[in-house]
Amino acid sequence: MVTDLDVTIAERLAAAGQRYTFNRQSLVHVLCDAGKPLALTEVLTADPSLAQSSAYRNLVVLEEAGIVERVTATDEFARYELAEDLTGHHHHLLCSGCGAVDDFTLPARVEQTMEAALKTASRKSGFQPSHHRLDLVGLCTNCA
Amino acid sequence: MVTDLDVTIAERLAAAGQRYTFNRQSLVHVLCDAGKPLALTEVLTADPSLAQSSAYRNLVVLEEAGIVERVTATDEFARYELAEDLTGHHHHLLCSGCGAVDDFTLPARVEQTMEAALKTASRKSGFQPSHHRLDLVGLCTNCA
DNA sequence: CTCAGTGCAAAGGATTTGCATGCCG
DNA sequence: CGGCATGCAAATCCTTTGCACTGAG
Repeated sequence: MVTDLDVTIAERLAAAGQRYTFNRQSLVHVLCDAGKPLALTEVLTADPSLAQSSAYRNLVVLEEAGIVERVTATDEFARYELAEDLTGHHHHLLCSGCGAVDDFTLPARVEQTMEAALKTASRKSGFQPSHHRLDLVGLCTNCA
Repeated sequence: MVTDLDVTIAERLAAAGQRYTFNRQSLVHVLCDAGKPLALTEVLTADPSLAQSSAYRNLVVLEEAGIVERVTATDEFARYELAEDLTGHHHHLLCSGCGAVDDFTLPARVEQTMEAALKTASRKSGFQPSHHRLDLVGLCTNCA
């Protein structure tokens, strides 16, 4: 199935001089269906027809085209999800028990307060902020 | 030199059934002097008498005793710093250029607003929060 | 026909572990 | 003395890369 999302992504890849191949579509669909960041093993389990090395390579391409983002959790695995400008700004629940990651959002008002405070705080140190990363660490329902 | 910090740490290790050996003291002092999270290679550079494998092992011991925390940045290296209850609650500036990490703090009022919002947001999903992790991603003065 | 994409297998690199030795309690 | 700590070297495991092959344009 080809959705609006696929069209947007195809355009973005084209702009980066890349094609939206079948494997890349598979990756995007797996990530889209998951609705949360997935480790590579989870991606491969969701679609066993994908080859490990090609999946890694394509995720790099998709990341460089601004379509997926690599997220770092509490364990050693890199995880991938669709970029925020495709899914909306959100945050992560990190389970310190099993390493699982899930998404959640905050009220816009809180985001604004935080943004303002962050800007003020970073200005002092000469740091040039591009975005923030707010995660909640704890135990998921399985591990609690 | 033995400080109040060392005494606190010695007690905490003893409570965990561990000794505060010379190597562990070296690790703590390196992390304390740095004032920001260090990758293992940086630790070893700061004190070349430390052996790599022992440093890793001791960092695990110190982490389990609640004395150091493992920090995950934008690159692939694990970084270590003294636990927040020894140094105070703070956040991290993550440089997306070179991977460097530095500390910064936010006004207490902002922290409270955020804490409240996070508690509300996580309650919905049955997630059991223990603490939050707020990082600012951008470019450090060297990479800008 | 050309060149990017693919998949297998091998390499790379941070971290972990096995094992013999040394040292504290 | 007994057992944990140490450090060297080898093993692990996620990730990346080399290379030959396939398929799209």
